[in-house]
Amino acid sequence: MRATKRNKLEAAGWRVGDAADLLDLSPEETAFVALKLALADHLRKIRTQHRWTQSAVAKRLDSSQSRVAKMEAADPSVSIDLLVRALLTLGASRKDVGRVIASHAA
Amino acid sequence: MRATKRNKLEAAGWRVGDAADLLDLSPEETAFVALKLALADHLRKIRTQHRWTQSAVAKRLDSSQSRVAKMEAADPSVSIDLLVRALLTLGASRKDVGRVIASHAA
DNA sequence: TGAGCATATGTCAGACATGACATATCGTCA
DNA sequence: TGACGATATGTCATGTCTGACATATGCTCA
Repeated sequence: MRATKRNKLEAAGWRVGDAADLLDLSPEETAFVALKLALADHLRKIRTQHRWTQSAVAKRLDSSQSRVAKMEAADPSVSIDLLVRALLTLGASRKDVGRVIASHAA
Repeated sequence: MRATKRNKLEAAGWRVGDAADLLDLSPEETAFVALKLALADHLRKIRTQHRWTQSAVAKRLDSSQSRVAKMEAADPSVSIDLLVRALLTLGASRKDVGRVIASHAA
């Protein structure tokens, strides 16, 4: 996906379910964004279930609070690599990651 | 994973199933490498099933033959983002990607 | 053997991701 | 209301990824 399009997404304050409807995303781009959001949502889910703060998670990941916030927001500056590493570090299995990606969560 | 460790992996000519046994990988690192290899293997599978050359795939991906070769080899210079984008562009669905990641292929 | 195509490997400039910091916004409790 | 903890947003230097190129290796067929 080109940065210009990702920025358009950001500007629109998009959420899953309306991005593809409102913007000119190709099927691959739509799938890519959905996949990234699924990982981001799961990361937040794991964190909140454990009642951890973003700062606490940042410490575990050797990262910063601001980056954790961006991970959970599926910010364009966050790679899938980073999200996957984060999930694995927080205890998710490869199978968990696969399930999260394949699932059709909103 | 640190670059030094990834380079060690490369140097050893590793394959799934023996990396963690021979090298000092943490569980997360092992899962991460396995996940990446699963994607890389699937990419090659899709390509060969269609009887496409790496150059033909490169054209579809707006990339180069050498990078496609590196993708299929799960080279350290290849990100999961790139692999996922490639699979989606070649027609795989988000669900396919999730299944590939979750599956326990050798 | 050697020509020809496919794949692998090494390298690099430019593009992009990362952690960190500063600062803004939100929520809640006194 | 204001103070405080948590989360969000903007920016930047440094490091990593990317496509491209050159070149090497592998494979098949005549």
